[in-house]
Amino acid sequence: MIEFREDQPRWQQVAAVLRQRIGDGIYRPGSRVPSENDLMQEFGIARMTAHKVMRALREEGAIYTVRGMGSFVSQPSDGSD
Amino acid sequence: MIEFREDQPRWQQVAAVLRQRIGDGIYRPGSRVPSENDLMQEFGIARMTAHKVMRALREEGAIYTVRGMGSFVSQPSDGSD
DNA sequence: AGATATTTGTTCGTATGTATC
DNA sequence: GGATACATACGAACAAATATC
Repeated sequence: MIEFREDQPRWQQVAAVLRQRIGDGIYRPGSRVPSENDLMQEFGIARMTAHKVMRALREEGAIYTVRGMGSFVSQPSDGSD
Repeated sequence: MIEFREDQPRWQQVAAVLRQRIGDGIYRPGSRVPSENDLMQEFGIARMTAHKVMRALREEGAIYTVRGMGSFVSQPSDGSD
């Protein structure tokens, strides 16, 4: 369990952790990232907070989401077009 | 987007707008009124402010609320009993 | 076809903290 | 101190999509 700082919202801190894991390749392109339920368990946060985390990552293009399925790491765009 | 006056709280001004719409039949009895999230978007207010709006309308009997569903325009009472 | 479980989407209820007036 | 207003956070409930059995 991580210890949350008080100088930043929890949802931002969790988002930063997931962003790091994606960058490190722990979560690979196309593979599923933890569900909101998983995040609740791992970080001890409420579901709406987990939802906010995923929405942030989705809006910055790091993941995409399919209802009923989960969220997945986006394919990296290499800008070759 | 409406422009808020400074002589009255925002939640009262938004409540007045919704009250007007109900009176005008834009929101009809039994039909759903905008969610708190909708009000956040339309009026550019915080969720707690939107919640305060709905509570005011609920307390005056203009609407009723079901958790997880939303709020609905009350059925008019014609006093025929 | 139906039931069940999982997962995300959305809704309201509530509490706390901060800042401003 | 109180009212207003914002953001954050947790809780609870309903809904829809997906997959499996």
